[in-house]
Amino acid sequence: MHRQLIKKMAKSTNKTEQKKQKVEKMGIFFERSGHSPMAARVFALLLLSEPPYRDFYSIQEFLCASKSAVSNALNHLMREGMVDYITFSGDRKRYFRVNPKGWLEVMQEKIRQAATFRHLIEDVLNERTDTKYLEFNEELKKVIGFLSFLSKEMENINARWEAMQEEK
Amino acid sequence: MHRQLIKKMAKSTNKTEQKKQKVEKMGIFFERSGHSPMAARVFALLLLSEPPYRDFYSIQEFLCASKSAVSNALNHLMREGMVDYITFSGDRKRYFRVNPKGWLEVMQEKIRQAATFRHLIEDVLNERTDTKYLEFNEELKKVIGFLSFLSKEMENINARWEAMQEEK
DNA sequence: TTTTTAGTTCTGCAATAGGAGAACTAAAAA
DNA sequence: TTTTTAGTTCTCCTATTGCAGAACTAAAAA
Repeated sequence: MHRQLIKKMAKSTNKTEQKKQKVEKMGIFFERSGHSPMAARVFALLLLSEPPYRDFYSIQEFLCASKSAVSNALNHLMREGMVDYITFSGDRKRYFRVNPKGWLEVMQEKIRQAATFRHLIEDVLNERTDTKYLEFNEELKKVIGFLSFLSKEMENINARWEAMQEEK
Repeated sequence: MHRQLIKKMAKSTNKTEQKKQKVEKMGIFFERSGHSPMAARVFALLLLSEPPYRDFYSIQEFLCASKSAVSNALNHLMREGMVDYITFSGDRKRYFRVNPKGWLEVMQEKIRQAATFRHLIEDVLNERTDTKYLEFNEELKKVIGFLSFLSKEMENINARWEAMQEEK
């Protein structure tokens, strides 16, 4: 397997080699948001591709990966909404690409998700009604307060953003 | 090992048993934010404890876990800032507790972290200057725009929140 | 109808993460 | 000084995750 890699590397042009390094580096960045190494690399590759879409085999070849790994990675990214695909008439292939809007929504959703800790803390407070340690409860209430605020802000953040763009 | 568990469960009172179930349920919730099962359970337990702090052995016993697992979980949570401990004079034990302020900061930091995708996308755009697919670049610029906005909002969100609390 | 294409799904292995238990350490107590 | 306490660190094992390769499938092409 190492030898295979060497072999393929030898075939790569210098330019592709540079791109591979960028993909790997950027891939590691995406891994930190919880994606598998392969999903992270696929996403990075699509971001850096010209044209900004690629067919299945081209992804597989570029990343020196198995079909199953690529298939699972793409399906994972599509389920999340970060990737989708386009087709061309007379061509049965799918051309996968980053869906920037979907990606943004995924990020927004994660922030909204954070705000749902509020409900968990509310449950905690319900369990702590008889406490002798009121200060702890008060601190938790502050956290709830902040998360409610965040929640409200996130609700209309798109509206506010668009408003700000127009007044510019 | 299963038998051990049964044995300990038999010893538990009905009330503790209920609490254990709550801790497990809440623990699974915390696992979703990337913590190990044990760290997630420790955090949940501390949230539900009366008093809201516990010594090492009490945590270990409640969770039927090994010392190493508890030690690693606590240190992990303390490094993140979600947990700290207090001490009492004439008592060498540490009493571990949730640090609500630290927890809030961790959540805020995660949101700020999301906004740093902006820099990554800027790098992508620098690689894509010669593209024939300007629309894709434009969409990426929109994502950057939003993340910059988010970034700015997060910078002063604490100030805004406090302001809002006072005017109430 | 048979063959090819564009993937998907299944099976099994390899890497990684998480936790148990024991050995260890530093400070306090006896 | 020796012993106990309150954890930490190390070694090993187990569970989970991620991926390769092969078998499979559905639709298109020949």
